[in-house]
Amino acid sequence: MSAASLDCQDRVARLLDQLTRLARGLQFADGLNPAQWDCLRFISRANAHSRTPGAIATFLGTTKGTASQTIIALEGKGFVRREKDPCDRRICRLVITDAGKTKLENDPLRCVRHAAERLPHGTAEMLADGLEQLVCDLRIRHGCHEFGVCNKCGHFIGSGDKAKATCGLLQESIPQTETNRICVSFKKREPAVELGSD
Amino acid sequence: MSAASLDCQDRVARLLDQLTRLARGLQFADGLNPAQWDCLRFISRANAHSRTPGAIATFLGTTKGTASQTIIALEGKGFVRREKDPCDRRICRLVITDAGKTKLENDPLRCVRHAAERLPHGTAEMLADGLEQLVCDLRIRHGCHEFGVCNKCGHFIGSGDKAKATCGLLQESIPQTETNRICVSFKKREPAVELGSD
DNA sequence: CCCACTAGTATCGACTCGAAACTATTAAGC
DNA sequence: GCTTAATAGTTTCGAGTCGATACTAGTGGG
Repeated sequence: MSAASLDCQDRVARLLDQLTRLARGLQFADGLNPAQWDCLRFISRANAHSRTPGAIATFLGTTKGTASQTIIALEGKGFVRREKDPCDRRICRLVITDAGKTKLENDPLRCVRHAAERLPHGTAEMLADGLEQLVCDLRIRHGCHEFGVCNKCGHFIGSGDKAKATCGLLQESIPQTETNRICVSFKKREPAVELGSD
Repeated sequence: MSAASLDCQDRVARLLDQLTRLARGLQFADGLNPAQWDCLRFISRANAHSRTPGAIATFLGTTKGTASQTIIALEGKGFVRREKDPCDRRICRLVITDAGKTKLENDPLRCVRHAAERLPHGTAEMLADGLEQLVCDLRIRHGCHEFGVCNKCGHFIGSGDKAKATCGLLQESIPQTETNRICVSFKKREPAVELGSD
């Protein structure tokens, strides 16, 4: 409410503005552009169900047409490969090539992580908490979907046997290598309620 | 160093990634795109010396050609006007029109500020401090210039009489309305040193 | 078998992006 | 004063984003 506190909220907004510009600038690197880096990065972190053009469009907040174009560009540069799904031939699975994996090792956004590592002890925690609140607030107010990994998802059915995880939505078992990957169908897990009033 | 602390640095990086995407998405609004909003926003905050195509390119980290194109788009939409400098006819001064001012009142990034205002007491301060360190680190490592306002600039020569501020670089007096505006020629003010060893 | 639905692609026009070539205009050297 | 260099902007190019719209192909229900 005070002038000083108003000032600091302004600082947050302007620093984020700077950071956004900085991060964007960094991503015009190595022959790719920000959209292509975003796409490549997502494919590398997504579960099998989400490594498709449609899922990429949903995650990146764009349209299927745009996503398709970006994929074509990445394919042309040899960083991504298309594979038809044998079960449902409408679906196109995206696979990162070896060249793509090598490329990702030089992800220009890696330096943001390194900068976070150089922050003093405790600062990174506070920063992460503050950012989380900010992101959460913005997401709610702008109706943006939240994405998360399988093993924290409301559809995840885990058993004592770690090797036998299942997705309640797709009715499919989830390989252990996939449980820690991002899914476009992520649903926030409800806190266990005993007395629900529908 | 621990796994937990590694996790939180990862959180910072990913939250910033999300925030960047969110902010970018918000800026495809109202008939403008992110580059155009950035440009309009900068012109409204820059001092007279910096309201030129070249300065915009420097500040936004792009080329003069690209900045020129963005200005043409804004001019076509009636938010910006060009004026030839009478002293140096190479220079083109940019002026925001009334329509441009109205437009800026609905700046989509305003909501980031509002989100910051809704943070609990103290969180915004910590967030701003953490972000500042991060931005500073990234700027140094990537050779990006820092921009600031006249009255905090190393070239600023203020006197007891507030109305008589001067810019040591341009050898020009600075009107009072301009002292709080961004300048592309900003130079970090050296802490007063008495015994300098050159 | 038809029809609705879904996944993805193709095409359009407006625009960004960097790079490079270009036009004015000013300043500096002789 | 005249040439030359530097500066401020613009133009043009090709690749690519972006949303919108129309399209193809495969799936599944009635």
